[in-house]
Amino acid sequence: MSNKPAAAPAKAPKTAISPTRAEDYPEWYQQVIKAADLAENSPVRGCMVIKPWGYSLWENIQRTLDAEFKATGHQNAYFPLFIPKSFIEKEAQHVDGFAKECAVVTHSRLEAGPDGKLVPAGELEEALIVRPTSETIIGATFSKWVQSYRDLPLLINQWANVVRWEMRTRLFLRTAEFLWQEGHTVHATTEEAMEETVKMLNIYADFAENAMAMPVIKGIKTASERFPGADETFCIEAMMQDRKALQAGTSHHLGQNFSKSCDIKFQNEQGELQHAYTTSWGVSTRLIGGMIMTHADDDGMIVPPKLAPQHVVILPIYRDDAARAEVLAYCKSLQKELAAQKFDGRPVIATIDDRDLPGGTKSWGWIKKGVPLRVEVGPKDIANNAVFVARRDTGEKAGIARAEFVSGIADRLQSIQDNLLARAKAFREANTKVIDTKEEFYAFFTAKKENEIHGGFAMAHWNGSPEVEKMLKEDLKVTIRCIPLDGDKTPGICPFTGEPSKQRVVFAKAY
RNA sequence: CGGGCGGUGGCGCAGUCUGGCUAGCGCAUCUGGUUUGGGACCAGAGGGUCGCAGGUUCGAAUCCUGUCCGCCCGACCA
Repeated sequence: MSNKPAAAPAKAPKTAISPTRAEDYPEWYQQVIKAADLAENSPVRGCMVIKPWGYSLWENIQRTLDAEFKATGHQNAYFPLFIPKSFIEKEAQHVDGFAKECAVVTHSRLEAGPDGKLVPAGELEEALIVRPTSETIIGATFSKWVQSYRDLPLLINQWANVVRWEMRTRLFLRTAEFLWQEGHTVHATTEEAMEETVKMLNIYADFAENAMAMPVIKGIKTASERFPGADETFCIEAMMQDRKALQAGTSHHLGQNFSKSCDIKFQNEQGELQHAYTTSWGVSTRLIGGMIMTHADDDGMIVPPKLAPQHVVILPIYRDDAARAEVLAYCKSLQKELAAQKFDGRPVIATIDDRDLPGGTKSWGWIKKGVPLRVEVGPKDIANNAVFVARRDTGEKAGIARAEFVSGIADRLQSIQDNLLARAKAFREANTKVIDTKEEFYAFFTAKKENEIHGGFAMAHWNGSPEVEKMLKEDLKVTIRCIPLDGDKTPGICPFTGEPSKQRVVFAKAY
């Protein structure tokens, strides 16, 4: 027996996910992942198993972004998982940033010990680091690829896994091993490198808003939040439903830091040898965590249609074998008609769930997984040449003429996509506050009750000093998420010091 | 990495303090039947050696030591 109140109804609880977001947000997040069958913990500390439903979300993220990368002239390549320790040591700030969380390979084989257990043997001359990011190994390779200004720009991306030995992990948001893409480019001038950095930031922002329906703020990181080894770090920041910020993607202008440490030089048109300018940019499986925390509700996941592994699930309803044959035939022809329609450039994917399970069980299963549309088809619908459609995002249910449903499927999916974005935007606006005094700022970020969801994005002035950042982090666990690129750039007064401020910046608690 | 809590069939838990009958319960699973338009009902069945290793004991899920994994807090998090 649990200690929880036994008031739970004998049948279904009010919400498919327990606890609800309001009751216990972190626990809700984990329950959604479990209920939607997205991922689970593995026997390896901090590492997750991404299950088919979760992995197909990643595949759709990959497919969409990869097309964008190719369309902007990038090519995919693949570099080693292992990085010689000496490579990491080359860039001083880079070492500082990553040394503490590197997994290190020191031996090359296992031998049976006296007790029969395997022990590492064959110590390596030089230890290998499992890549936490690939600037150094790719930089070493680029130094050979780049000789002349004619070799530039060099625009490469790799889809890979990386390992960062984090002390505390959470499925999708921070795992020891995660999947990502890392773009690495080389340019002749700092201006070109900056143009690339911003271009990729914009691709990420567009992707977040258009495909994920997750509104983001584009901005620049302060020096203290910058990527180790970067001259400038750009980011997109999204607000989760607990009002905390999630850094959803980064794009770095690396200046000549890595070209110098990795010796990436080229001869310019004047015949002079000079160091190139590099960039790097990435997004990871963390985006799936962002998708969950942006859209999911107390009944489980809600998948934005553009990234949905399937758009529609068709649920046949029948009592006997005779009806079964008729209903299934109707479902199959409906599925075929839907497949002939296109949404976002892809054929509409509808599956038929003909498992021998009670209707409610099946329905709830798909609700928890977050399929955008559920369609119930029974003898009554067939008689009316109709379908009974339920929207996951709004919960709306209605009988619709079959032809109308089929021909309007793209519009209907787009309407869900639009609604999710609008809803997320409205939530962010409702929890973003312009703040001009220290008192109000501290009140904003202080919970009135324990575990209460509070705070949000505070748009406040800042004198530019790391001391203020440090104070707010220590006092409130609040950090500057970014100096926004768009919006209000009016100078003002820093509420913490009374000193001048160039513009308002985004303060929030962060993941 | 420090502090706290936890690990018992697929999932959620009871049992552990006060060692001792064949380790229970709910859900899920399987079979048969009745059902079926939002998480069905009845009957029956299968499945665990209690995270792992060692120790104490006539006897260990229960006590001790170590260790692994998870959750929360802290530090850390490009």
